[in-house]
Amino acid sequence: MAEAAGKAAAQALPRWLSRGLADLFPAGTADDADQALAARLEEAGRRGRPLRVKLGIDPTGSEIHLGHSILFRKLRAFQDAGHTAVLIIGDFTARIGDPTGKSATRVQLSAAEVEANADTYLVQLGLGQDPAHALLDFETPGRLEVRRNSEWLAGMDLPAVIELLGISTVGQMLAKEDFANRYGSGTPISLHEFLYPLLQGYDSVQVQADVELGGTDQKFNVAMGRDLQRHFGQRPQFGLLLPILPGLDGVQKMSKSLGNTVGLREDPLSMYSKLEKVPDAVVNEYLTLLTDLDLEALPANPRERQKAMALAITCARHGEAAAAQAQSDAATLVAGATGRGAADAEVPEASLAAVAFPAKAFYLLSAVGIAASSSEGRRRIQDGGVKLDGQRISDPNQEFTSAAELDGKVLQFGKKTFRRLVAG
RNA sequence: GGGUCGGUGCCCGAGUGGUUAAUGGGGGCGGACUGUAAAUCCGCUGGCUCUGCCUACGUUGGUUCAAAUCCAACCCGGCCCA
Repeated sequence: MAEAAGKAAAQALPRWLSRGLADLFPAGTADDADQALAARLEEAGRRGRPLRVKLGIDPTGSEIHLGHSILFRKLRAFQDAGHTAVLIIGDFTARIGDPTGKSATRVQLSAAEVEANADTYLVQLGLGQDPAHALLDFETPGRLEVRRNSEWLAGMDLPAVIELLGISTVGQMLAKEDFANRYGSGTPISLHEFLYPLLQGYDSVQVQADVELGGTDQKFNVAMGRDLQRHFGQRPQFGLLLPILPGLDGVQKMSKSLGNTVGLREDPLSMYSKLEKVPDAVVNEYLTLLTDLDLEALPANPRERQKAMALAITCARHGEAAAAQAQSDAATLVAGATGRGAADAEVPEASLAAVAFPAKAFYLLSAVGIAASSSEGRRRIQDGGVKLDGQRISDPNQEFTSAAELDGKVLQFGKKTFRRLVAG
C-alpha cells in the first residue's frame, strides 16, 4: 500500500517537478508534509515560506556538460516556482580530492584552482546573465544562495568529526553499492572515503535543506543527509533523484573522462551535430531530461526526433537564430562530405600561425591542432579519413609550401571534425 | 609489523633473457554500408615534418653483447596473520 500512497503523492506533483524524475523519497502518506513532497509544497505555499532546495557540486573540473545540466534544469524549475535554490560548492571536498577510482591518482587541487573552477562554473550557470537565457536565475532576490562547504567543514574540530563518524556504521558504508563492489573485488578503499557521504550529508544540516537534488548515484549520500539532519534535530530533507544522462555513445554515462559529452560552452554547430547523432535508444531520454518538448507531439520518425531534440537543446543555449543556422550548416557539411559545399558553411576556424612551412600533410594536422599527434595524422591520412575542401588527401607526405596556399580551405578529419584553415 | 601474491600500452590481460612498440580481448578511431544511426565487413590504435630515430612493461640501481623478462633496494596494492 505504501506504493499506492507514493503514486498518489507523485500524481499530486506539478509537471515541472515530476518530469524526468528517477526517484523521490520518502514517498509516504499523501497528506503528511514530512512524508510526501506534494504535501510539503502545499505547506510551503500556505505558510509563504519557500523550500530550500540543495544541490551540491564539486568544482573539480572547469566544464559543465549536458549531463550536469539536467540537475540544474530541475533546480531552475524550483526557482521558477518560487523556491530557494541552495547551490553548494564543495570547495572543501574538492580540495581533498574525490578518491573514486584508484588507478587514476587524483591530483590534489589547490585552493586557488578550486576557486577558479568554481568561478567558471558560476559563469556557465549564468552568473551576471539575464535569467531568460541562463541555466539558473541569479537575479531574482531570494531565489539563489551560493555556499561553499569550506565555510563549515574547514574549521571542524576532531570531536565534531568523531560525532559525525558515530552516526553511521561500517556495515552501512559497505552496503553502499560502490563500496560493496570495490570491497568485494579487492579494490582498495581508503578510510577517508567513508567520510565523504557524512560530510556531504552535513552540508544538508548546515543549510537546512528541505529537498536535495542529485543523480541516482547519489541516493546513498542524500539518504545520509536525512540521517544527519535527524541526528541534529532537523526535519529530514526529501531526496529527489534524476537519471544519469547517457553520453553520446548511448551506453555509458555522460562523463568527460569518457569523452562522450556535450559541453555547455560548445559552439552551436558542434553542439547540434553531436546531438543529432545520438543513438535512437536514448533520444527520448534526452528529450525528456534536456528539453521541455511534448514527446507526444513530435513526429514518430526517429531521424526527425533526433533533429528536433538537437535543435531544441542548441536553441536553449544559443538562441533560435544560432540553432537554426547550426542545423543548416550541419546539413551543408554532410553534403560536403560526399560532394562539395563545405566551403560555404560556418565552420570553426583553425589558425595556421603555429605551422612551420613547408609542411607535410601529416604534420600539418597536428600542428593545427586537429590531430592529437603527427603520428595520428599520418594514420588517419593512410586510413583515407582526411579531406581538404572535399578532396581526399592520400599521401601523408604531401607538402604544402605556404599558409596562403591553405588559407580559407576546409579541412575534414574523420566524419565529424571540420576546420577552416586561417592564415596568421 | 609478519607471511604471501602481484604492479605490462586507454582498460583487461599474455609474455619469464634476444626479429618485442610488445599475442589476445574490450573500448576508441578511420573506411565501406546507412538515416549523419544501429547491425555487418575491412583497417588503424606510443612519439617525432617518419624510408629512419626516440621513449616505453611501478621506481631506482645492478648483472649481461642483449632484460618487460635475472638480482637488489625502494614505492604501491590484494589476501592471510597480528
